[in-house]
Formats: sequence, C-alpha cells, structure tokens
Amino acid sequence: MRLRFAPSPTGFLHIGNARTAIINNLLSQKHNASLVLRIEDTDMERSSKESEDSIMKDLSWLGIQWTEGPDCGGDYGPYRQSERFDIYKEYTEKLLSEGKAYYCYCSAEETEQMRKEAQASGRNETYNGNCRNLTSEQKTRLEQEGRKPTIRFHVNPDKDISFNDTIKGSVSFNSSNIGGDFIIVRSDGIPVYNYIVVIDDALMKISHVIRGEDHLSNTPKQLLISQALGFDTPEYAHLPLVMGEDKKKLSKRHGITSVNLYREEGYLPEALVNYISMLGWASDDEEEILPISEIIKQFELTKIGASSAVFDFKKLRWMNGNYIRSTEGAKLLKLMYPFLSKEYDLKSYSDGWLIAVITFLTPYCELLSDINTQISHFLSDDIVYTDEIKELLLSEDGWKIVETTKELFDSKLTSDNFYSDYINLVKEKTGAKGKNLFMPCRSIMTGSIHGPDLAETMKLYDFGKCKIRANTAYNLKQV
RNA sequence: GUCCCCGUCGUUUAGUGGUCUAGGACACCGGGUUUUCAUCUCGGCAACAGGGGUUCGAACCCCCUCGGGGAUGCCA
Repeated sequence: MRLRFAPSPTGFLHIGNARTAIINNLLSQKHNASLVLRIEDTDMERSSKESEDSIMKDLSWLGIQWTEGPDCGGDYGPYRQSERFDIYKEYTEKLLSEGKAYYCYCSAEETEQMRKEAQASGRNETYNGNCRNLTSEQKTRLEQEGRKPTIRFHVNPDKDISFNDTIKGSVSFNSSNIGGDFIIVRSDGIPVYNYIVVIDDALMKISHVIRGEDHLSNTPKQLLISQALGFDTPEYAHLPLVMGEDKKKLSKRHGITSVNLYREEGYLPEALVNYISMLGWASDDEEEILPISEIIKQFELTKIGASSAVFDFKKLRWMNGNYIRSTEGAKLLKLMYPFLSKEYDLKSYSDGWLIAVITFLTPYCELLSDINTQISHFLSDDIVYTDEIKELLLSEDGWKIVETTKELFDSKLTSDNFYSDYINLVKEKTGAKGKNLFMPCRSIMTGSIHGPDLAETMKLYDFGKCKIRANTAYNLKQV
C-alpha cells in the first residue's frame, strides 16, 4: 500500500486539506504504508516556497509523518511537480504521436465563448472540437498568426466511465458529459493538474488515492488519461467535504480555517487531530475522545460516511479543553509557556509554583491561550479594581470587610494561617455571610467576583501578596 | 443550465428488514456539588426530508419528488 498527500502550495494548510492529510496518515500508520508528500506547484503564479514551508510545518505539528517528500527524498522523486516537467513531456509526446491528444489553437476568449454557448443550449461539450482535425497547413497558418497552442486530450463520446469508490460506492459518468476534449498542456507549455496527477500517481506507484470529494468529478478525466497511457488505476476514495454552519464548503467566513491559526490560538494538535479524524464516523463504543493510537487501531475508510459534515467549532473547543485538563503538570507548562512568556516575564517564578498555578486554573481553559487572562492576578502584585468592584468595596457592607481585611493582615493573620483562617475571621468580625461575605473578600484579593477556590488561590499568592491586596483595597478611600 | 455525489435530533454520529415508543457526544435547558464561577455529576429537550412501492414487517431495499453540496478553468 502506498498513499499520498498532494497539496498545492498556494496558502496556508486549510482544515479541509488537513483532514485529507490526517486520514492518509491514519491509514499509513495503520498499515505501515508509505506516505508520499507531493507538492503540486504547477500554478506558478500562486505557488510559493513560503506556503510549501508553512504547510510542511503544519503537517508536522499535526503529527503527520510522510515517508517520501521534497525534504526527505525517496525512490520516486522529485516530489515537486515543477521539477518533473521533463517526465511529463515524454508522455505528452506519446499521446500526441498516438493521436490521443492534439494541438488546439483556439484562444482563451474563443473557448470562453464556446463554453457560454454550450451552457446556454444545455449541452455538456464545453469545447466544440474545432482543432481536432487540423491539417498541417492550417496549423502553420495559425502559428504564423502568432497563436500559441494548448494541447487537448481527445475524449471519445458516449463511453461509460465507471469506477468503484471506497467511500461513495460505484460511481459512473458518461464521457459525453465531462466537457469534451480538455486541455492537458497550457499554451505556455506547463501541463495541467488533471493530467499530471495521473502520471505522478502511476509513477510513484500510489495504490490508494484518498482525497477530497471536490475531485470526484475530475476522476473520469483522470481515468481516461490513465487508460490512454496504459497505467494501472489506483483505488479511489473521495472524502466528503467539510462544511461550515451554512453547509457551504468551509471557508474563512465560518471561523478560522488555517491550521497555523489553531496552533496560535492554543489548540493542541492531539485535540485537533482527534476531532477531525472523528468527523464522518464513530468509534466502536461511540467514545469521542480517543488517543491517536486507538484511532489508528479502529479507523477504516469504509467506516466513513458518504455525506458531508459540518465543522463544529464549539465541539472542538470542548474537546481541546478536555485535552488540556488531562495534561500532566510539567507537560502542561511546556505547552502553555510560549503563550505565557509572550505576555509575562516568568523569570522570577519557579516551575513548581507555575505548574501548581496553571494546574489549578485548568478548568478555566479551553484554549492554551486562555491561561493568560486567568493567570494575570497571580503574576502581579498590583491590582486594578474595575468600577463594578470599586462600587462593591466602597458600599457600606463592602467597606466593613475591606477594613476588617486590612486589620487582620496587620495583626492576626500570619503566613501560616492566612489562607485558611481569613474568611472565617472576616465572618466572625463583620457578621457577613453567604455571597455578601465571599464576593467582597474575593474581590479584594483577586479583583474579580468569580473565580476558583479562594483559600487555594491565596495560598498560591502567598502572605505578602495578600497583604498588598488588602492594603490596595484599603487605599481605595485614601486616593 | 448540465453532470456527479449526498439526505437519522440544531451539529456530529449509532443503526445494514423485526431487539427502534431510534442510542451516544457537543450545543441548549433544568437539578446536584461548589456559600461564587468553572470543572465534575445527574436529568430533560430534540431526528429517520416527503411520497409511492417491495415485504407479514422498513430508518435500513427499489422508484419518484424535494432539499443540500460539488463539478462544469489555459486553478489544484
């Protein structure tokens, strides 16, 4: 079994393509098969090396392990289509000499016109076969006009083209319905995707082509070329497309779609891979959160449903939060560190303390980046009270608690008992209880009316910081 | 327009002729835990697109309709 993932480097790795890559990877891991990474960069205008690099970076981040590719080489290289033009040329000569392809001198404008006419009359031949039988005199005359020819593949009409798709089942087209003779080499001499994909898959000995459903209607053309060139055809599996909420092909307006942004927002690759690979099927026991090893074990192409799936950003977040909460302290710190260090200077804190704090805050984080807002009051002695909090603390009952807090930290409380006794002592002295007790106390200490367990928070703060907070609140009336 | 693919709760899925008054998860709503919030936990809401067949029996098989998507590029 040999598999491939063939992105075109025209932008960041998109969720939809990531899914194709993930599924190819799952299968390659499961069956110990080779996974070829092939860069389809024949669109010279839109392709870039930066895109290629970022795609490879994102694939690696997702844990995808290709065994052959432009970076690591392999027996069937080169792995960039732009480096394979000589190979394609041979096959083009062959098709030309066998009369299976021909030069077409129609201009882009002329073919555009034909297309419109065909569509208006409900016909499916978008090219009318104008140049199919040109004499050599006609050809030289057209060339003298300065026309640069394209090369078209000759499609015989009314032939049945059927194949069995692993996901879709049997699919059939009629050759009269695929648009007529299609271009395989552009007028600038660069061959076209639909043509060379066949050559590459054959030469690279790809046994299973697993790709997005948007390629389903390209398949008959590719099958025709494959036959014309005498290749064995691979097994095909067309993955249903990933949709946005409105059931349109997932795109930017639905939410973030490039994988690099998921990384930057603080998603764990494991969560993203888990979510994406469960789109379209369910595990045997309908468990949703599964380690990759288990997914590899259970996954099969035939389990994937034939219908498209809507990408649920909320469920992904939930799953990500789940992964965060089940990550061990030291590993968690490693993951959160890049986010934290972007906003905070962490030099003065010990790893042990940081781990204790982030572990404590983990129920509040769905994304790794959420830690930044959660942790702010732990990393600074200064505190800024919002107007809402000020109002609470300056109210008659609130102020009593502020004064009591100040007193307690000046006299009774010590570094041994401050976090465990604080609340009870305030209660004793002021008679406040319930939320009238807790909200002001929490507000004084954390600057927020909600949050994790106060005693534990104060313990993590330490006595000094709590005392500072007590003073800051007390100074509210001084200023 | 034409061709191809698809159609179970809002979403994602289980379900392959009787065990389905259709199960799980997310979301949503409510209870409990937490003197807060989050987490956790318990419960609730909620679907076989419609119509014809086939069959003793259909979510499952067939046909039609409707709906959705993709393709229709000298993009991939």
